[in-house]
Amino acid sequence: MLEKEYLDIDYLRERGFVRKRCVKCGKYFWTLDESREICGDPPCESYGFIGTPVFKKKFTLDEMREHYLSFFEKRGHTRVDRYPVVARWRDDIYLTIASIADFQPFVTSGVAPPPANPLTISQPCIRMDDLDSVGKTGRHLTLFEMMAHHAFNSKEEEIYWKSETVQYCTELLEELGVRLESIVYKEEPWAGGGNAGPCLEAIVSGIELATLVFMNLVADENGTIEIKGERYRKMDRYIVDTGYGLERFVWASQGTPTVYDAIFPSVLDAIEENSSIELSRKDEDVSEIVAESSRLAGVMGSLKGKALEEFRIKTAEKLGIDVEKLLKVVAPLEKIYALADHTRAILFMLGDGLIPSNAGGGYLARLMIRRAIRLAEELELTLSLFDLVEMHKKLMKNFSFDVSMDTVQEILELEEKRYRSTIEKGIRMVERIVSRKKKLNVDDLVELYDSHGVPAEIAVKIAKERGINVELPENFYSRLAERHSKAEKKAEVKKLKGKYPKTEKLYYEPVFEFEAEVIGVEPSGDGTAYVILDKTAFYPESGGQCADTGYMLLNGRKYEVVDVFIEDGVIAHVVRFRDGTAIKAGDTVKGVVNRERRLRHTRHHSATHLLLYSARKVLGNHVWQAGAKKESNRARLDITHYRRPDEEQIREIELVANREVMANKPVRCEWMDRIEAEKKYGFRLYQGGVPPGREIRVVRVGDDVQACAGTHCSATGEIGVIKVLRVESIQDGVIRFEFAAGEAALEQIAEKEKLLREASSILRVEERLLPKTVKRFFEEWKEQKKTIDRLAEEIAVLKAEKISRKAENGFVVETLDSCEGMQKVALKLAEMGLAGILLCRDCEKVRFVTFSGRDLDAGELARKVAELTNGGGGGKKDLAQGAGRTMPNLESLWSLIEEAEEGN
RNA sequence: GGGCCGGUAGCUCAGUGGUAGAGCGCCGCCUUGGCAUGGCGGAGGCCUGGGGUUCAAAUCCCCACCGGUCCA
Repeated sequence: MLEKEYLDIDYLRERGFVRKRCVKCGKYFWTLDESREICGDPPCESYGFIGTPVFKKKFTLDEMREHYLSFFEKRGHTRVDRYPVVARWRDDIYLTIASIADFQPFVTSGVAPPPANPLTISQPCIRMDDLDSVGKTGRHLTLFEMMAHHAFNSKEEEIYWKSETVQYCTELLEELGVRLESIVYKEEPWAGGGNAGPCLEAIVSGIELATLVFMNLVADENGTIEIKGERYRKMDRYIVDTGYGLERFVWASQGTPTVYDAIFPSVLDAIEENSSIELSRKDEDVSEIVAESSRLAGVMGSLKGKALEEFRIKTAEKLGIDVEKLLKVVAPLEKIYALADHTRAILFMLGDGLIPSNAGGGYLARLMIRRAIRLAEELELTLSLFDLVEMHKKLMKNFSFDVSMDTVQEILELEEKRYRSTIEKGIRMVERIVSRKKKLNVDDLVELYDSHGVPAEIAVKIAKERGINVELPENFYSRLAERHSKAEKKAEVKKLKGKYPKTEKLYYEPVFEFEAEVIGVEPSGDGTAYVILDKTAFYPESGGQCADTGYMLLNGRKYEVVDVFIEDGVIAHVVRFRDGTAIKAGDTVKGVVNRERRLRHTRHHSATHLLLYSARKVLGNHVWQAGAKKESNRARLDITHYRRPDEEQIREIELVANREVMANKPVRCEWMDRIEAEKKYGFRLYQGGVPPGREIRVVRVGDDVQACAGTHCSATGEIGVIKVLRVESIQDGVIRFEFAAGEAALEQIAEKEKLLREASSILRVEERLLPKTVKRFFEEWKEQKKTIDRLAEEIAVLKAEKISRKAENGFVVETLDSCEGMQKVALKLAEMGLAGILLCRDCEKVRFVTFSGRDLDAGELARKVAELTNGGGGGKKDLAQGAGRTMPNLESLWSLIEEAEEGN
C-alpha cells in the first residue's frame, strides 16, 4: 500500500543505498552493503553489539542526550524542554508514551502551532504494556527517553520531509562512529493513535536504534489506504515523527550485557550489595550468561507464559546448562534489574505529580509501587524504595520535578503501609478458606487476587504452609482476563441536529440584557426546545460552572430559559414553551439573564481558583484539580492528594484563600497564544482540562493562573468570603472540598447555626453543651434499654410461672392480651419442660408463638397453627412464631397438639 | 471509567430468613509468697443508613454512603 512512499527518498538513492528484500521475513529494506540478504531486524538477526560496541566511544545518558540535542540544534532545530510523564493535556491516555504525544491532539491536527518548527526534544516516556518483560529481556524499560526531532509540514509551509530525515539519521550515526554499511533502514508501515504513515526503522547490529515515521495519514472509514486492518486517507498536514531510544544508544555504545547495566549501574550495585543474593552480575561467567540471555531475548517479543518458558529452554541449551541452573543465576538478577527500572519510573511518576490511587491514572503508580515492593521483599532488600528513588534522582541530576522528595517519601511510606495491610488481610483470608474447606482452588485464587489483591504466589505459599498443596494453574491469568470483559465505551450523543455558525459570546462582559437574532429552533421534547441565537449573554454549562437561567422576550411574551449548553462552539438555550413553539428562526428576541444566579456562579468560580491555589500552598505541588462544580448555593473542588488533610490543614487552606480575598487582588482575563502561555506559566494552566484552539483564555486570580473559560469577579474582594463546609475523600488520592462563597457562604453558615439552635432547643441546653448533653442522652438511652430488657426478662418469668400453672399434661394453649415479650415467655415455658401455643391479637393480625421443651417440634406446630389462622409461620424445634388473620378457637388448637403427640 | 469483594462487640471475624455469636483485648473474682500462667464470672452491639419483600430480615431485593481490590 505504502510501497511507493519509500521509492522517492532522494537521499537513499544519492548515497547509493539499495532496496532489497529480506530472504527470511520477506520485508523490504535499504542498505549500502550489496551482499546483505537479511533485514537485520530481530528475529532475522540477533544482537551483535553486546561485547563489541558499535560507537567509537562509550556514552552516559547525559552525554548521549546532549550529543543528540546539540546535533539537531546545529541543524536548525530548536531544543524544547521535556513534558511531564503524566499526560494531563490529554484525555485519552494517562501517561506520556511517545514524544509525539506532547503535540497531540492540537498541534498534529493543526489547531495550534508547535512550540518550534522544527524542534528536538528528549521526552521521558512510560509504557506499562510490557511490564512482565522488564528485567528479563535485557532491553525492556518502563521509563525510557525518546529522543526526537519533529517537523510539522503543511501545504503552505514545508520544513523538510523524508529525504532530510533519513539524512540526519545517517549523519548522526556516522558521527557516532557507526560504519555506514552496517546501517539498515527497514520498511515498516506505522499506525497509532488515529494516525499512520510509512516508516523506516534504523537498525544497527541487530538492534533498532531509531524509528523514522512519516505521518501523513489519518483514520477515515471511507479512506482508500488500509494498514493493519484500519482504513486511512491522506492528511493536508504531514509530520516528521522520529523516535531515537536514548537508553538503547547508550547500551549500544557500551555493549554491556543488558541495557540496565549501561544506564544505572550504581543503582544495580546498591541493590546487589544490600540484598540477600550471593551472585554478582560482575562475575565473568554470570555476565556471560546474562549477555547470552539478552541476545536470545533480542529476537523474541515480550516474555509471557509459554514464550518465557521457551526462552528459558533455548537459553539453557545455548549455554549448555540445564534450565534449573540458568534460573538460579538469572532469576535474582532479573529482579534487581526490574527493581532498578521500576524505582526510576516511580521517581518520574511521583515527581511529576501522579498520586497513587485505586482508580484512574493513579492506579498505574500504585501498580508500579506494589511490584517494586514485592521485588524488594523477594530480594530481602535492606534499603527502602525511597533510597533507590533518591539514587535515581541524583543520577538524573539534569531533571527537575514539581513534587518535593519529602512528599515522594511520604507517599511511598504510606503506600508500603497500605500494601502490607492488604497482604496481612489476604493471608488471614487464605488461612480461613484453607481451615474451612481444606483446599484452595483456582476460583479462590482468582477471587483472592481480583477482589482482595492477594498475589496468587503468596496465596499458594500460605496454603502450602498449612499443608494444602495447590498448583498455580497455567490458565490463571486468562481466567482473570475473562472476568474483565470490556464494556463498550458509549459515544457522546450530540443533542443538536442542525449545523450553525459558532455563537458570539457576550458573557465575558457585564451584559445581562441583550437583543439577538434567532438562527435556529429544534424541538427537544417535553415542552422545551433548543433555541440558537447569533449571539448570547447566557453562559452555557462548562468548566464545572452551571448554566445561566433567565428568559427571552418576544412580542411581549416571556419564555423561560431553563438550561444552556454548548456544542462545538454553538450555544443552545433550552426554552420552555407552554403552548407550542412560538419562537422561530429570523425572530429578534430580547434575552434577560438571571443576574443574581450568575453572580453566585461567578463568585464560586473565582473562589475555586483561590482554593486550589491555597491547597497547593499548604499541601504541596502535587495538588492538581481533579474536578470542580460551581452551583448557586455551593461549589466543590476535587484535588489530588494522598490523604485526607487534618483539621488544622483545612483551616489553614481556608485561611490562606480568605487572605487572598481580603487582599482584594485584581482578576485579569486575557486571550493569549497557547504556546506563549504554556512557556510563561507551564502546564499548571490546564487544571480544568485543555481547551482547544490556538488562542486560550488565561485567567489570573490573585497569584493563580489558569486557562479557564468561566466568568470571574473583577477583583478577589468581590468573592466576599470563602467557607469550607465539608472535606471528604472521594477515592484514594482525590479529596473533595465542598465550600461556599459570598452570600451562599452566609446562607450555609446560617443553615448550620439553625441546626444547632434547633437541636439545642429540643434538648433545652446551650449550644456549647450540645456534645456533652447528646453524649449523656445517648448513654442514658442505652442504659435504659438494658434496664427494659432486664425487666422484660423478669416479667416473662412471672408470666411464664402463672401460665405454667394452667398446664394440662405439660401442654399449654393460652391467649395473651399483649404481644410484648410473648417470645420470651414462651422460651421460659419451654425451659420448664412445657410445650404449647401462645396467641395474641395485634391490630388486624393474630400473632402466635409455639414452644416446646418436650419431644414435640414447635416449628411444625407453628406451621399448622399458621394454617388455622390463614397466615404463615415457622421456626426451630424449641421455639417458633408466626401470624395470621383469623383467631382460631382454642379447641382446634388443642387437637393440633394431640395430633402432634400421637405422631410421636 | 468499568468489574469484583466487603461493612456485625474496642480488634479479627463467624452467623445465608425464625432467641445476635467466637477468639483476642478489657473489667472483676479465684489459684500463688509474688510473677508467668491457669480457672470462673462480667461488661461491651441503632448488625453502616434508607426503602422494599415477608407472619418474621444481620440474613433476600433495590438505592445510598463508606472501605478494599483488580483491570483500562
